[in-house]
Amino acid sequence: MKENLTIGAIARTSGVGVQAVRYYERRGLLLPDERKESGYRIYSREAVRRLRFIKNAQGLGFSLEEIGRLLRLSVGHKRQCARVRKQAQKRLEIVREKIGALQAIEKALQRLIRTCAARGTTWPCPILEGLGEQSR
Amino acid sequence: MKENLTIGAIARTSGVGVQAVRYYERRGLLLPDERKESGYRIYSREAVRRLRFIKNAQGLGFSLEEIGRLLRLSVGHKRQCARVRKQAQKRLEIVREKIGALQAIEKALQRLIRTCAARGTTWPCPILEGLGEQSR
DNA sequence: ATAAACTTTATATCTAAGTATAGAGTCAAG
DNA sequence: CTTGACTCTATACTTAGATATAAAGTTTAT
Repeated sequence: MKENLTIGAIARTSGVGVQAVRYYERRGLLLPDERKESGYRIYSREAVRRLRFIKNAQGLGFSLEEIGRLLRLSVGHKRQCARVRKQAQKRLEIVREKIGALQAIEKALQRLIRTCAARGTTWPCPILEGLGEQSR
Repeated sequence: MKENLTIGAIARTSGVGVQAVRYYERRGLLLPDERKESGYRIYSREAVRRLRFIKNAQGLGFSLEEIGRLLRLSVGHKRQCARVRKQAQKRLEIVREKIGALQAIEKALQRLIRTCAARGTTWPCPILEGLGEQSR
């Protein structure tokens, strides 16, 4: 039983849209293994793994651009682990920065809401007033 | 000395682009107080405050859509503090969710990097392997 | 054999928050 | 009075990651 993984098949098993798979191909991330005479794309199970790689990496916040770089690092006969780790570390730093920024926002919102609650439902609304302030 | 705040003036003092100010106007967030016969927009200092409001709220993660809603809540003679607080609380929850999601990503990246470091610069690269796994 | 389901390419559209450009008019200084 | 800086409108373009649509061809099931 020769496997005939069409684009619809790998899309379904990976939970992405058919259009998205073609889009990844245009971005150079996922080439079909073969084309039938009809032009239909045929994929191997390795391609499914690759597609999963793309989705997992996306889930970790990697952009398709970065994912492309990771995939290109992985194809040479010499797998360049150090560079991959560097990428992952860079991504980790960015994630940590984002967390920090969001925590600052969290604090600012908490402060606004606390002020509002302390005053009760009065006028003028301290949230709106506070947001109109000159920021330092 | 009558103030003639042109679009360039309020843009400069608020640190936004002239185009952006016009864009906010199209979005219904910031109308000029007046138009000269020439069609030039003229703003009051109140408009500068409003523009600061927009930028501050953006800094807290509010979208222009949400900011528009906040501004509309603030214009009625009866300022609806409760609704504003509700919006801010909703925003706070979203921020907290984002923080949680990013912390999960942080952990996953840390794990990948740890595995990689433990193995040294070997083959196959555990980060790339890990990213190709079926996720649960 | 035919209908349903699938695939092909190419092109357009979406979101968000703007930025860029063109062509024309206006304002202030020297 | 001219130059340069500014403004006007309208339209197009940007990023990122897709999704939607059209018009045509293919495969599979009955």
